[in-house]
Amino acid sequence: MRPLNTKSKEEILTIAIPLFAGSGYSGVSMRAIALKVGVSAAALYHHFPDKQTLYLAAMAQAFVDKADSLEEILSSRVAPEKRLAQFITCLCELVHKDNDFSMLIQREMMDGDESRLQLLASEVYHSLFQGVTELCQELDPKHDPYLLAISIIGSVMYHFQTAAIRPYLPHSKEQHSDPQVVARHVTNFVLQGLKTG
Amino acid sequence: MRPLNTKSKEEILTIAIPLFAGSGYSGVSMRAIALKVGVSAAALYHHFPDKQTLYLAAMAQAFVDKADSLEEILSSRVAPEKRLAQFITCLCELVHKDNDFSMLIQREMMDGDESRLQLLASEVYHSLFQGVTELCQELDPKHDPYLLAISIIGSVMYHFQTAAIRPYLPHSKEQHSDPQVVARHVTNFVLQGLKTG
DNA sequence: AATAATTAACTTAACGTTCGTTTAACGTAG
DNA sequence: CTACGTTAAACGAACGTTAAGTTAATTATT
Repeated sequence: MRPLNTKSKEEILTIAIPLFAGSGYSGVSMRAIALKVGVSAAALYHHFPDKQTLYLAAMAQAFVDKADSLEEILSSRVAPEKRLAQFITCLCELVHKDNDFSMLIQREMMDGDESRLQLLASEVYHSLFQGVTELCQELDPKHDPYLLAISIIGSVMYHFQTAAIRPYLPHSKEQHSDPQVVARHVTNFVLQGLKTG
Repeated sequence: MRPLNTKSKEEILTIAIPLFAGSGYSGVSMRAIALKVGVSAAALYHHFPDKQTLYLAAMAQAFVDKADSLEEILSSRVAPEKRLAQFITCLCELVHKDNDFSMLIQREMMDGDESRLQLLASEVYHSLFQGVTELCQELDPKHDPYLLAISIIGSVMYHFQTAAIRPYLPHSKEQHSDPQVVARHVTNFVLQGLKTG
């Protein structure tokens, strides 16, 4: 059925994902993808009708199932404080391990049109966000759950968004790139704020 | 001295900035810039030797003096809690008003090479970050000042980074795009955390 | 079981377009 | 006249994409 040298759609997308994550849609040419895959550029058109379709398929594959471990934590029945700590730790490890994932999310939020934002929302954010807002309401019903959820997620994500510029900032140390160190700090920060217990 | 149709370097950069902010370096062609400016593409090469130089000049102009109002607040002598509230409010208004600014920062942190990250750090982050870390140490010396500063800035920035996807998220309301609403929430969040003091 | 037809996955070559950039010529202000 | 800011035109390279032909595996036919 399939010759040994044949590349499947999934293989192509798996190779395209880090390329798009690193250079964005217009920064990656069909020829560049083909080169990495090890086929001619024309071969890509056997699997995808055009570049946009290939890109959208790559996004769909990059996003699918990524938030599963987070949702599992959010739907567990442990105490809210502990659930929050587990969520933050898991999110830290996810974005630290899979840098492409967070880069793609960032690029999509900047460049995505309406339909692409809807894909991102339904595939990544929606169920995750639902869980976080529910957790927020358990933790402190006085806060606006939307605003609180964004603040919490943002205070995690920004540590990894700024990773590239960290070497040039004052007070930065090597340990600040350790997801466990970040997780411990953010958990503490979110739960206690600056109120010195 | 200067013919009426002549465009100065600054005028070109002022027009190029929102283009680069919206589509990134590889998403904006010299011809697209020239069209918006109202000159031929060749004319741009009278002012800048190549696209990269034009881009770097645009970044330098986009970043210069942006953080001034923030630094002013950070170096004032009001009480730390009040200074934090003013800083957060000012940052919210800055990134809300000048969307190009935060988009460019985001893109530079993702795409910038070493020298561009250094420009970003020295022109935008460094003095600002120094002020925030000092404020953090006044507020709560027990926290790591670097981690705390990133968490605070991130919990502000993420509200505006996620603005495009907000309509597709649960619990979102129109008021969540109001920088004053965000500022009030984040200030409260940072100072009190989730301890329902 | 051997052979013919079909199909999927690929190739090379080329299409027209757009890219960054260069060149040469032109007008205008000092 | 000179210097500056511009223009139209063109350069080669790279872009997304298409067309036609090749190979190898599957299916159908005898």
